[in-house]
Amino acid sequence: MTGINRFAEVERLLREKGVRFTGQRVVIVKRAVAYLHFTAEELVKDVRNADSTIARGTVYRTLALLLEAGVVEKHDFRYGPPNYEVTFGKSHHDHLMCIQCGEIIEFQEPRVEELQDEVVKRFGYQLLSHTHKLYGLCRVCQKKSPQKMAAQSRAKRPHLHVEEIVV
Amino acid sequence: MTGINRFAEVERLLREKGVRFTGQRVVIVKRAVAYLHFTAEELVKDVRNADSTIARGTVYRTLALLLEAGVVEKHDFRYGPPNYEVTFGKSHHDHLMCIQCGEIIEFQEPRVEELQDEVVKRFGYQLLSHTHKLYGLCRVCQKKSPQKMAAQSRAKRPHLHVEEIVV
DNA sequence: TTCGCTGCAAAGCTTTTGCAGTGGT
DNA sequence: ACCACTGCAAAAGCTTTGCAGCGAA
Repeated sequence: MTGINRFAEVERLLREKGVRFTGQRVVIVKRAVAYLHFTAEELVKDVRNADSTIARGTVYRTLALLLEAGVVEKHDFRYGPPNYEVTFGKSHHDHLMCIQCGEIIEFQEPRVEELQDEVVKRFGYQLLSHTHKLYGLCRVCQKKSPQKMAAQSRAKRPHLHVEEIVV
Repeated sequence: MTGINRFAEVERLLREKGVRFTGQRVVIVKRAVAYLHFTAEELVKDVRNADSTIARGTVYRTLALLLEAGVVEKHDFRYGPPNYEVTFGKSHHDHLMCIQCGEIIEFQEPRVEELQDEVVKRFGYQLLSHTHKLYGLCRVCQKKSPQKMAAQSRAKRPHLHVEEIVV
């Protein structure tokens, strides 16, 4: 699904919910759907870069709205602040992250889901949701020397994963 | 493993690392190993309850030390602040959490671990660690009425899971 | 016209840190 | 006697919120 189509569908979904589609929300949602994964502050920066009059609080409030509407999901990867992902229109998947370069890969493994069901049954639970995150080194980062890796791990957060920017 | 034994072993491990074993650290480690799962602020409160002269910063610094030494692990459950667990001397396990009462169950499922290995191989990754968290309702909370659940979910954090308090 | 939404700015919550002094080894 | 560690308190980082005014429907 492209960023443009996704925006249109999210807009429709929100309007159906009776949410007002303000100018600020147009900008915020458009920027959000352009990313695969982003943090709240990254979105704030990006949005304010597009329109500096939009307040930080508005971005956070819109993010909460999208979360509530099931358009985005919040992920706590082990490194750095929480990550958001536009999951609307995407099928379920879990994540594999390179702890060096920050690359995030989405994977599906139905056999794990089956085993989960078995586990919760074992304890009499009713399963509502789950997270399954694998951390490791991607092909490229495995080849880096330990020194280089130490230097890089001291550096700031991994790069973003942008699909396309549509504003 | 009892809290007492665990404390002794953690002390030995830290001394081997050349870390100074101050009076504050004795208190902090003893309180920490008495818990199954705890948040940083819960530990602060508990520690300062035992000795009100110990500063908040010292607790956080000791927690970082224990994390570094591999004595505790940090878990980001989806609800509330990060959770710490003393995993030293315990075999690997993942977690199942009741989102109503906060009960945390540790489970092991080797077949999932096997599938993980398969997944990372698929993408050419080297697996370093993982988290697998299941969220749902425990037997007790499944029986509660939706109204009751709504009321409870508005309330504060789940209760703690204390094994024993040894100070 | 209504009232949901926004900007602003302050506060809240958790965690980190600089510094001068203390205490383990 | 060293210097790692501590208390204190301020700051930092992220997120939320109260309020008065604005603007989408």
